[in-house]
Amino acid sequence: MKVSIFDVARKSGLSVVTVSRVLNNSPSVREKNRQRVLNAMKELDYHPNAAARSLARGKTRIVGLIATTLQDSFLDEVMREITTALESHGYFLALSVSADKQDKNHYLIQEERVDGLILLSPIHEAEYVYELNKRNLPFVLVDNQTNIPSTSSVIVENDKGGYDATKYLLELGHTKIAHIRGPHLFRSANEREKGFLRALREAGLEPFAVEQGEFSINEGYRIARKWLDEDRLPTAIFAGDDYLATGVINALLEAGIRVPEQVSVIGYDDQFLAQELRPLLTTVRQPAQQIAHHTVDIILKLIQGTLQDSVTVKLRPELIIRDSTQRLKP
Amino acid sequence: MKVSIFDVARKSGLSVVTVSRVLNNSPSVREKNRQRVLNAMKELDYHPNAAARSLARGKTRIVGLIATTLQDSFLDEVMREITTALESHGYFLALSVSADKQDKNHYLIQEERVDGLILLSPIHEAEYVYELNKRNLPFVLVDNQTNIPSTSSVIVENDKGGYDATKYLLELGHTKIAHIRGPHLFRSANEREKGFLRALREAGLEPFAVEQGEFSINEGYRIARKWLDEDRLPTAIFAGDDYLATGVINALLEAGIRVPEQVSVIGYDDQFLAQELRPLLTTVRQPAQQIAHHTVDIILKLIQGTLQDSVTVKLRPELIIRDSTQRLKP
DNA sequence: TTGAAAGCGGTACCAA
DNA sequence: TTGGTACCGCTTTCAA
Repeated sequence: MKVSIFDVARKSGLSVVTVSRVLNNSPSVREKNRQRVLNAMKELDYHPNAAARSLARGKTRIVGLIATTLQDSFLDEVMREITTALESHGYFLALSVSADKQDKNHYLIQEERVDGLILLSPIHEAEYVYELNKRNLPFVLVDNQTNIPSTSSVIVENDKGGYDATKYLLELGHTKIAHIRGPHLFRSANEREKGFLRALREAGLEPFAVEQGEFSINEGYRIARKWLDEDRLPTAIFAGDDYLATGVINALLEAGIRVPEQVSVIGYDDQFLAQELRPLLTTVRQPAQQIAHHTVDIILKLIQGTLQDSVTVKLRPELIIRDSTQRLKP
Repeated sequence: MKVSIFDVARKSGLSVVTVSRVLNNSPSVREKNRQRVLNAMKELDYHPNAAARSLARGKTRIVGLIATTLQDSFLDEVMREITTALESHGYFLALSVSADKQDKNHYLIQEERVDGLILLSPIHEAEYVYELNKRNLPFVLVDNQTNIPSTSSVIVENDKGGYDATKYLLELGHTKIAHIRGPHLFRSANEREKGFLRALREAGLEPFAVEQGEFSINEGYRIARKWLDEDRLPTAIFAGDDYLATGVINALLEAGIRVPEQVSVIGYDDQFLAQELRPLLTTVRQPAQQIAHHTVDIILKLIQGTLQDSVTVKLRPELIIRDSTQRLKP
């Protein structure tokens, strides 16, 4: 039933070593013999055994990716790009979407199942970092919360995103601008707020308000509702992410306030919702492709030992202007 | 650097066989020796090598799950439940979210990396089925499109969902009810429509309209916009999924039509949006937990050879009543 | 209850 | 360019 490299060797009249060479595209195989082997493989419907290869090589050629969710267009896109990039280098992605299990005993880490690990938007990365260093397992943090010394990471300049978004609202003539920031737990939330404040400061303005809430539609709704109840609205709102922005708009429209005519709203992340719900959302987009590209580059170098020091790549977000913002009417 | 089972054997003064037994919880190890081994493992920070175990056992203890997307609360939930259920049986989930690559050469299938495979909401499952049968690899289809003979699957009674949703609208007094169905490619779309039509027929009514569109907010928006432009609205709409429903509501509200006061809308799937965007959406929920439970049950039995014939499990959806529907005002 | 030895299916070093 | 052979780390007989 099972066909191994020995069967191929016998069938082709060559040795297992030669078959192995063909398998690994070694150049030192006479073309004629290569064909003989290839034919034998086809006839026998031979498929190499991953476990055996891993054991013999001491490498799995698998890179793990741990995320807490993929219910997020941004993370989903990053993940897909990473998958593609890795495959083009002969590696595979072992994806793990484990809820909150910030498990130091994650199965990908255990039992040497992967050659390296990517932590995508981790929450408590410090706990992992300790274990990974101890295990001597190469890893890269992507969109992480904390700066950890001598650890490679790929991040996006969130303060720039916050700054650009706010700057844009200012250019539209707004002066009563509010911000809804995400939880303090997230570096991104802190940095976006920082960018927001900086832009206002440069314009000599005070924020209309800075509220805080989880990254969710419900929270955005709640906060906008609060403003509505107080009968005290800004003319523009920079929301910490698209879900908050969506909740805000939902509450405003429900209350009969027109967006963007009466209030402009900017989100962050360019989730799929931003391009589907009306009014289409002005937002800040993170460069998923570039993130994936740099991440794979780093992890492979780390695995191959080509990279000595740790690297941190910072990428810039991009403002995407759609229909939820407009010039302030005098 | 690397510590193997031999090191543990030496350190504990016992043989590798005994260490292996401890590793596999074999009962035939004197408790005292078990402790000796356990201590040695701890002191050496020993971790068994997955590749070696797989090779020796001829099994990987890994089950693969192939999905085309997890950007869907329903699929996401199913995936998480499956992960948990498998782990409780000592198996791990290898997750692959590969876009459209309906790859018969999927890396999980190649090289005997998994003991079994779960295809979650596959589109062109037939192509996989052939290859998997040929490879003699156990697999289960979940929420699949096509009935394939002697193939195990877990599905939800979509016609019942469509029937229940429509029945509910009828009970609310509606008679001008429209349906927006998903693409013909999806069995779920066809079945939901069937349920819709059956309920109407029983009530002696004709559908107000049946439109078709992709499962997306934009399509729902487009179709509702069309009705608005024709100035011809139903009093109730059963949308093929929550995204379509969201698009419909978005268009109606934008046009100043109140939901549910003027038009009732029902969705399908109970996506996270259904519980966040106002009006909160009345929808039909699929039993993710049960799906996961049965799926894992089947795949494990298949792997263990306990299951002879193929099984098909059919589960029932549940109507969730929220704020987007209301009794027709006379 | 314990252990010696033979694989599991490949890769890699060294000779030829 | 080719092949013999010794592993890779663990499990599984089979005896003791």
